[in-house]
Amino acid sequence: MPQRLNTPAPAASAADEVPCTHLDTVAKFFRALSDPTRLKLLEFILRGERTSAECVEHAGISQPRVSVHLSCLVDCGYVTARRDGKKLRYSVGDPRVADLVVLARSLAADNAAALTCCTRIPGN
Amino acid sequence: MPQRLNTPAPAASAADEVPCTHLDTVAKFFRALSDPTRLKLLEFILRGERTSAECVEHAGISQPRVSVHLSCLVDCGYVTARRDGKKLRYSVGDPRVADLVVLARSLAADNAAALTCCTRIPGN
DNA sequence: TGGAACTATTCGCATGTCCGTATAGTATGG
DNA sequence: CCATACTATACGGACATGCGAATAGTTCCA
Repeated sequence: MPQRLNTPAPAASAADEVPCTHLDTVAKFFRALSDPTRLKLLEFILRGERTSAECVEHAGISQPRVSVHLSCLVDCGYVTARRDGKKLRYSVGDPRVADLVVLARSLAADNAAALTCCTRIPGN
Repeated sequence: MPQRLNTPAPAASAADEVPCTHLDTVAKFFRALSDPTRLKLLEFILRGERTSAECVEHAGISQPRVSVHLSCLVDCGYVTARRDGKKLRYSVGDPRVADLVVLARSLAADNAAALTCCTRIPGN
């Protein structure tokens, strides 16, 4: 099982209705977007279905790194992968993902100055 | 200037209408929520205005660490601080913050199983 | 003004995270 | 089935990040 395709979550049936996910899970979810490379890839895929090769070219880093990042995005539920011939094509199925990014961009834009110039903050 | 209060962003007037914030800025914005401690603090403050002492007790870590985390959340625009006598009180002013957290929780809940059980993902 | 309460900074350390290179594993199509 | 194209894993190094403890700095009120 080299790549998690559209697997409907291994054993989530028992916890489907849980409204309050564990803190660490949500934090990990956010962590996926906290890296500029992954965010760049997600926004790229958000604008249309992409092959791995396109992602590699767009990200500007090595193929193995892109592979890891894409697997990460897939596992976190941001994107899905489907096989098309020899290639894998990545896309964003859930519209909430776009909402999340738009919302974050909106908030970040309003605090861009404070965000960019403050040291002592992670990711500086 | 020990603590950034409700300063309306140092020099953002020229870039207010920019719709597309730099990738690194948005990534840094997400990074603020990628740490379980900060996320815990934010959700705590989201449920009502809190003093630093309350945050320290709730987070269960040292006061200096909480101070840094709160400063981080303030700088990122998630929370605002106001002085009340000797204490600082933290609250969430922007309703979009709650929207963001709710949206993330919703998405994370739907992928909780994949998120929690996958190694090789940051924050594991 | 002075002292107490509150908040922020510095330091050293342990761990986490990203990268490229090299390599291994899979799926497809002939 | 085999060769090729594509994708994923392993490894080691460089840097980032979170922590506690100790300390410095502020703010308020007597």
